[in-house]
Amino acid sequence: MGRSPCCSKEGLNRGAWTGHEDKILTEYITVHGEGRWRNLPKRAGLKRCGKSCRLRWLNYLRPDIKRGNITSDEEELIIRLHNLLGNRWSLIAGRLPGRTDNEIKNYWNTNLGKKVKEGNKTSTFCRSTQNPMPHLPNPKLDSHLVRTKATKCTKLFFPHPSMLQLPNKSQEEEKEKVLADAVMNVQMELTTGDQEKQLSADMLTDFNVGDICLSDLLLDSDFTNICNNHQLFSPCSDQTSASNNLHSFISFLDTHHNNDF
DNA sequence: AACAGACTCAACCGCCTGGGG
DNA sequence: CCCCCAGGCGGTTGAGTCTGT
Repeated sequence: MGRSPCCSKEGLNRGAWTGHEDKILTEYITVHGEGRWRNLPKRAGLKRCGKSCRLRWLNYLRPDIKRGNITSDEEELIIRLHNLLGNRWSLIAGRLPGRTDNEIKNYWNTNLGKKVKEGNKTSTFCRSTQNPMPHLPNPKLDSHLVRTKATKCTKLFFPHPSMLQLPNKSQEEEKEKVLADAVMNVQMELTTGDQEKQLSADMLTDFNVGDICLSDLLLDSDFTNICNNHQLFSPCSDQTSASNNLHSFISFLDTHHNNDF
């Protein structure tokens, strides 16, 4: 019945790690490096399960772990990322250097979860005030479906610049429209080729980034070319303005599509 | 000072995924 | 394909600590 345990639990230590065990594990990994967790305890002389060793190292012993309280900046970032990614703690932790997924998960469960719940009641918490944009209806993304798994994407759709030259529209209105279209047309990992065919070739910008996650694309990629090629924001001459634009875009996603990514 | 309840967070559990054979 | 294994992940647990009475 059920899955067999990752290792024999007989004769193994459980519960809190002692300083001695920490020292053995740290020294072993310093010399031999991470990986091969299952065999590590035996080779290092630890009476622990391999998984336990891995967890202890990743969440506590790693030299780059940041100790201390979560700052307000980090807190805001966590909230925004959670808004975009849901309970994808490892992804969120990847954006917070020195923080672990376990730490962020605990912090969320004990602090932010409640805060956000309270905030939602008043509709003011975790909403960008710097980039207020009116809600644009979107049947595809306005559902209340909460994704619990990351969805990979290989393509992100932006309208061709020529589409921007519509008469009788202010620049701001147009910018909103373009942003809305961009969000609406994020092409989630397509399981059938049919949906993909619906897109006209000249309307599709393939970032050629492979199977990176939407979050990675939004947060990591060089946004400069995207901004300049697609006229979504003010022209970028450097990474700083591109970064500002990227944050605007994230704010936009955050504002319009709470929990839908 | 003593107790109970609330809170925190390290550790564990079991499932999922991807790679190799 | 299928199976196995290692590693990774999110949810849950429970011991220790804090706080209020």
